Formats: sequence, C-alpha cells, structure tokens
Amino acid sequence: MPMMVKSIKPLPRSFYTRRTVTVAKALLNQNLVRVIRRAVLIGRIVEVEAYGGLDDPASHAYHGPTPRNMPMFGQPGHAYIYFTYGNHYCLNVTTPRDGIASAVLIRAIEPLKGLDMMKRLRPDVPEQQLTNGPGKLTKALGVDKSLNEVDLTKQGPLYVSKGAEGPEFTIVRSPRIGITLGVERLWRFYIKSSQYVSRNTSSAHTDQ
DNA sequence: GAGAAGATCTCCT
DNA sequence: GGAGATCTTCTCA
Repeated sequence: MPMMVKSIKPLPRSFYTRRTVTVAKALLNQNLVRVIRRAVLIGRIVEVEAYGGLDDPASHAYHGPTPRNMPMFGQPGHAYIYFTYGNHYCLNVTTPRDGIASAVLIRAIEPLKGLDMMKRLRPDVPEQQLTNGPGKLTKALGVDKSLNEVDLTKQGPLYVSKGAEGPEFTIVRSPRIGITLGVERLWRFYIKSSQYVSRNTSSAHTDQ
C-alpha cells in the first residue's frame, strides 16, 4: 500500500556516531533512499546486522585495514559496499567514528516507493521477495560498487532519511546469518511484524 | 601468480 | 534442504 513521504531529508552525521549496535537498532524503520536519474526509490529498513572491528571475528575488519574494507575505518555515515560470492553486492553503513572500524549491514527493506523500477531491476520476482536479502535489495535498488563510500548524510544518489512516525514495533535480536565466527553475538535485529525480513530464526529473542 | 574463502541467491530434488 | 554458480578479495609463496 502506498504511503506519503513527508520528508526525505538525510539523517545527520550524529545519528551514526553512536555505538554500532545502537545505530543498528535505530536504523530499523528508517527509510533508505536511492535516486537513479529522476526516479526515487524508497524502502523502509526492516532488518540489519552489526559488525565490529578488530574485536569481531565475523567482521571484514577483524584482520585490520585492507583496500576493500577501508570505508569501515573511515568517517561514519558513509556507504561500505562490497561484492561477494561472485554475484552479489552488500550495502553497509559505517559507524561510529573515524579510525574505529565497524558498520551495519542492511539485510532487508520493505519497498515503499519506486516499486515499478525495483520490479524492472529484479523481474519475475514476487513483491515480498524483491528486497528480503542483502543481495536482493542492492539489485532491486541498482546499488553497486560505484556507490561505495558515498556520504549517506547528503542528498546524493543514496542516503538514509527519517522513517514515518507510526505504530510501535517490536525489535527481535538473533545471531547473525551466514557467518562461522562470532555467532554468539546476537547482533542481527529485525522488525518482528515485517513480512519482508530475509528469514525468521528459531533462536531469536525480542529486544524489549 | 595461484589457491581458497566468502556477511548470497536460485534452482533442483 | 542441498549444491552449484560466479568472481572479488585476501593470503601465501
């Protein structure tokens, strides 16, 4: 169901200069905005994962800086986009300050605006499965490595804006998906009631 | 330069 | 539920 977008002003840098887990939870229900030429695609963020730095064995930054993970060590509020499994781009948001590596992976969004364009970018896919995975949402939004290190606090081709005020929602936390180390950390967060999360986990707990 | 791993997705059974 | 696709990135020699 379509909804009015009251404001598409980007969230300020201060939003990202907090603990990574805090930013991860705060990103839920915010809007991810992608501008392609004249088209504006908007999705409500419904699932994220937090990744740390040198202390998090599941993180790309665990072994220190490399050319690939440099955005994680840079300024907060920027995009860190990497290519994986030969097929997929994954979109992260950097936190919490320059020199401290960590980021939040955006795993799933709920399409709000620009559905036609998303369907063109991912044809023959049911609406609920357009953006319910990190590789799926980047494809549906036309996100690739050319947007790596884009400043998400400015109105450019990609940014995050405040989500709609609405009914309360319940945050669920669970182990992160697709990793073999650091699984004991419950750093995956998603909106319980959303139909657009990538998968439900048996070992999940509500976070409230 | 070679080999292995990988924050995934889709198809097939 | 399982396995293949596909290729970038990193490590090691």
